[in-house]
Amino acid sequence: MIIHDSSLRDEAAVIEGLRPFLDRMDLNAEDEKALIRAAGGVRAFPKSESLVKQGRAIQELLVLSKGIVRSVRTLSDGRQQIVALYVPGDVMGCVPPGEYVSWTDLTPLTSGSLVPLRIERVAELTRELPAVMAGLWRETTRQAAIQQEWMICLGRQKAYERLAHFLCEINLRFTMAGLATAPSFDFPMTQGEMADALGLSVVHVNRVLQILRRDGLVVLDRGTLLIRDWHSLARAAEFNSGYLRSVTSCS
Amino acid sequence: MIIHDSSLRDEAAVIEGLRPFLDRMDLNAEDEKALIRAAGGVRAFPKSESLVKQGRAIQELLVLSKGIVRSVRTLSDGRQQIVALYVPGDVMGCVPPGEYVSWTDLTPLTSGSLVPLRIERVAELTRELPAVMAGLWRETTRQAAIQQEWMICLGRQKAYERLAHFLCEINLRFTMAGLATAPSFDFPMTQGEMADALGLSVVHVNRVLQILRRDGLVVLDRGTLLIRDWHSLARAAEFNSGYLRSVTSCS
DNA sequence: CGCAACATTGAACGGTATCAAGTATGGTGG
DNA sequence: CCACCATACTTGATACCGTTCAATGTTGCG
Repeated sequence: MIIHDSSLRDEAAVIEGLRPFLDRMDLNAEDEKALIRAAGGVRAFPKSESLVKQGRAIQELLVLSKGIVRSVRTLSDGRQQIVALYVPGDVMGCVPPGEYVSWTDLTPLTSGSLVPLRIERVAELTRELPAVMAGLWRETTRQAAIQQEWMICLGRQKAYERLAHFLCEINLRFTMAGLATAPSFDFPMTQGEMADALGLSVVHVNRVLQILRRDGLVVLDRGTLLIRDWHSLARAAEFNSGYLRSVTSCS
Repeated sequence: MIIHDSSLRDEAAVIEGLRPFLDRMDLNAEDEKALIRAAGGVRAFPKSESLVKQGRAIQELLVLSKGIVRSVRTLSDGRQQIVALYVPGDVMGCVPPGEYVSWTDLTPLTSGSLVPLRIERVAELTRELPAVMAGLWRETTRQAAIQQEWMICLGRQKAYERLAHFLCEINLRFTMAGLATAPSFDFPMTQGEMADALGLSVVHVNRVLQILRRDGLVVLDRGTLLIRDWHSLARAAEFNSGYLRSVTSCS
């Protein structure tokens, strides 16, 4: 009885944890159930410990269900570059089943929880259910599109534009993930972490943030981000949200 | 008779054009044939005209069979960032069938040829042949891994390291594509184009190339690249080739 | 309360950009 | 075959964006 109860609870938690991810996958009820069965429970993680280490083989697909996680590469002299930010619903490092090694660390920005999908189970599913494979492939593509936008940002935009762009993207992605419902919302990233995402120094991030505030575009204060003038922000960043729309949600 | 002959020649050309791509896809003979049937012939292109324009919907998957192509984003004030380089065997902008818009231009660095796969035919194939979808998904992943490496380069490496890293990657990818068989090989990129890939100015690329030469690492002269000291080059770039290995070729 | 992490500020430095020539190089038409 | 032109490469001078170093202020938390 107790076992039965607990497994029921577990199932419900898994479904709840996977919800934003499943919505994005756009599956029929049956495929969705199969995917849920592949889940290995809900795993909570603290802010302090890294989920995957640079150089490790990937054994499972990690679906983020709560919290915010970064994917970061550390160079030999300590320089760091954040190459991705994950919000609930994202698959952290979405790759096809096979022999993969992660070339980045996966470290939380906040505590949270995730739902692991064992790679062998995913392999079965993708072999048998085309819709599941298609969904995961789209997810890979979505993240690649975001990366591409970051590349342009890092390569050719100035600090001011970069920060503006970054905050635009954060605002939209947080909104889509249900983390931001008003122009003002919780944003748990330090200036140092932003610096590592934007390829800037902490000091400069601080200064540019002040200029953005002085210009009346955004206010970032003690973990709360307030978008004062979305339009100007997007213009400054030359931000076009198209790349964030997934295939399914467009059309 | 003539029609028959010409269609035969065509088929052979398509197969030849797709060869490096097919090898990477790792399919059985039957799936391979199906994929070949989805091809819409071989299309030659000159150096001058862009293959896909920024903002255009994607109607076909373009498999590069000869030449070198860049994927580039142009900002409103003319700044450009190259976000990808394609060599023969690469699918240029590998996305799952669906409503996609390209956010970059696809422009050749050299004349060449490609084999288009109509998106509806690809949709059928991927629905019916899991191995085809898996192969394409892996291709997307491969390119995303390369992009990620470029991001780190752009965000946290100095000009010297960036160029070193870029040349390392070029050397390996050209070798894998059969474009480089010796330490010295044809490299048809101007310093201006490299600048756009690396997020630097032409002038600075020029200077850093001279320093690389003075240090005895590489010589780039009139379209010929000579790797003099691979080991030092890779060390300077903190280059780890792992990200270029596809799943299948590793193991 | 006191510590640790984060944010802010100033000064000086440095890597890269920009501007402005000038020099190959290669292709083209006469 | 040469004059010409366009493109790419090279070089120097100068300016600026962003870094680094160093110090101080602030906040939250055990």
